[in-house]
Amino acid sequence: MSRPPTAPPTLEDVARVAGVSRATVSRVINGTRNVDRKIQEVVRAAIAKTGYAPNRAARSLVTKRSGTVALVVSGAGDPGEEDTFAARVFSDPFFGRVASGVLGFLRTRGVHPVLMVADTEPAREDVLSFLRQGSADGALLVSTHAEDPLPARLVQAELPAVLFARPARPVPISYVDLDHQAGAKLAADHLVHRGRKHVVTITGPLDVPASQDRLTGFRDAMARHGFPYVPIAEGGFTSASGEVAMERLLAEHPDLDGVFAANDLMAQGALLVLQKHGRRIPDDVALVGFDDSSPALSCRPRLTTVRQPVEDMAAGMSRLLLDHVEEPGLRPKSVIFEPSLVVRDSS
Amino acid sequence: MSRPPTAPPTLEDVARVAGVSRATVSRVINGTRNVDRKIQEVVRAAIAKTGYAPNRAARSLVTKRSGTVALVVSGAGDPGEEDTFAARVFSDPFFGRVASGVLGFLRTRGVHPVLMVADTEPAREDVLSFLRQGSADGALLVSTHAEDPLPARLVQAELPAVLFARPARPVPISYVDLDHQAGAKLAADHLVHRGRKHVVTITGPLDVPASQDRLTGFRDAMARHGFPYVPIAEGGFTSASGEVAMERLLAEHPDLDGVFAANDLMAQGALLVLQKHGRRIPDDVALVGFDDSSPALSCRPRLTTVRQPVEDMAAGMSRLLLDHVEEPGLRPKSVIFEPSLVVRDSS
DNA sequence: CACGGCCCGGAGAGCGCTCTCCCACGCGTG
DNA sequence: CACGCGTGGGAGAGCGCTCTCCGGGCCGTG
Repeated sequence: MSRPPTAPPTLEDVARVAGVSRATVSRVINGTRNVDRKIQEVVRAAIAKTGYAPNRAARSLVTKRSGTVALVVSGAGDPGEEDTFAARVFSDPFFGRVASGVLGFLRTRGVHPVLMVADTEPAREDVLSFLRQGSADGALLVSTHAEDPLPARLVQAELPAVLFARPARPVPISYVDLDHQAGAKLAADHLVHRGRKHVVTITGPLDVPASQDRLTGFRDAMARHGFPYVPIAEGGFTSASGEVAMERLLAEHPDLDGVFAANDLMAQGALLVLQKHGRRIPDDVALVGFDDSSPALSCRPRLTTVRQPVEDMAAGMSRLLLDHVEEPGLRPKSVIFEPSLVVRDSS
Repeated sequence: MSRPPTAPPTLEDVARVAGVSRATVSRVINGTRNVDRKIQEVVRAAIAKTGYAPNRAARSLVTKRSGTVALVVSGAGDPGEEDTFAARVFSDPFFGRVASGVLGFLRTRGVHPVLMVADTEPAREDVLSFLRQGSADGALLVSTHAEDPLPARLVQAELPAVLFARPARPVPISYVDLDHQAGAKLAADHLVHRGRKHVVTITGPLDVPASQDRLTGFRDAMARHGFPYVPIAEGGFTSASGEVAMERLLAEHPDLDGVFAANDLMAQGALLVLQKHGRRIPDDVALVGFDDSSPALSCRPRLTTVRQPVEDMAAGMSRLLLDHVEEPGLRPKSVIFEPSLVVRDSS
């Protein structure tokens, strides 16, 4: 009567319809305690009749849980170009796989991810205050550059957070990662096995741990095969940077017959350059990428590549975060995933 | 004293430190009413000193606003393959551009998007109850298939929602869209202008309005140029479907010299097939795509394509939604964006 | 038959905010 | 000097939940 008919039903309304107390309805909904069979049914009927949906704000106010986590993509915004960073990262199929893995796991736990970008200082502040406000219970952080200050600040604020990939500088924080060295070894073994004698590699940005690991893993494996020297060119994980790197390597080492690119996007760029120079793939030059992302399939020939189980890793990251949310004192953990080689047509 | 030191500071704490009432602190934070200069400063100092961050749950409980919206990707989950849909859509660069545009606009308004996938009935229920619970103030809906029941249900539940693209069956709901016919006309004019006489087109799924519009726009424009008949093959907006379609068209019309593909992914597939058959692009066959997404640039030759201002459209969609959130009674509106032709090397 | 324990429902406090209402004060006006 | 009015701060209700505490009924045991 005092409540306008447009207002959504509350627990109180359901209780009145069911003829029980608010507490009982709450217990039925949350399964907190035993409730008599019959009363349960009456309550459920009342819920259905009223079309009741529990108010999340009210619930989190008392439980101190929001049921959401922040999915943060952090990186350096090119100063002056406002939205470039977000555009770049979201169109990277790699991020899509992360999102998909995160969502796949969280949905089984009734938790929802809030998308955030932390490319500028205000944006980082926004992430921090979002968490401090209790709008999200924790953060999943996908960082794209080495000097990201966010992990340290999250730790300092004692906010639950998990990283995708080991931080560049040591921070006591949980993360999931790939055994990059093992992945690079897979690529090296494969190229040698294919009889390649003049192998080069295009690395990722060398301030990123993953790039370093892939490089050292590759070099070590090649050395073990009797190739102590592997020419390198540093790229930036983009297709264009792969092209530049390939051009340079080709100029300096015209007799190369094998290329390991530290991701598929760069491999794709390298492929274009090699073909432009008349090299046949895989006959003249064998090419191996890394990630097994969609460019690997849309290339011709399709790319042999080191598969990173990104979806599984993202799911693992999510699980780790929820553990931390549930048990605040938990020590940082890391989970390392194993790569595998997907042999296609480029090698 | 009764409050453990780990608990975050509340308005009450700030008020005590500042020596004013809770109401005054609230007024300073929200700028609701005039507050004496000096008191404002005292309050701000107290906020800084305590490290106070307003609790969102408490605030939304009374304001009935969550400050978040749902960014929903809806489509048909292939039954049996649980996570395939999410994986597919998130690795589509198109979605990345949408996300980027949405985020770019929302961040200026202090609103955060929650990522949701509605590919199954339980998932759709989840979206609906998420909104009914007040966890999000409205929904941004990117629908990938024609028979999506979600728009109608959102309207029925009187929940604020805006679609990306006109719904397949008429529903009184706001949306942003592209003038697809104009875009297709751009492509047709261009191909004719390049002197092509035997032009074919690869369409998108024909139950989707966008595909229909691109097809009719293309046909109309070609007819106006004196080509009443344009052979077509229906694709599914994927690279692989573009390959299949191109193979068929090539078999049926070996003399074709121009192709309009209804998106870049299919154009990319078509390109591969054309090259496999020894056709030179653009000399033998001119190829035009649609979207101007990243595949358009990673192809060789790079694709001439109809540019869709996806980021702007996504921003417009977000603005429309916030309008609806602020003014519940608002009538559905639509905003149509203009495409442009980006001429590159494939035509 | 008395009593302790268990099971299950109700009452009510309180989570951290916003916002309405009230009141004190200072000023201008008749 | 009485009064009205505007300005700005305080008190307190209440948003919709959860959860602790209490109490009544029913059992088993000595």
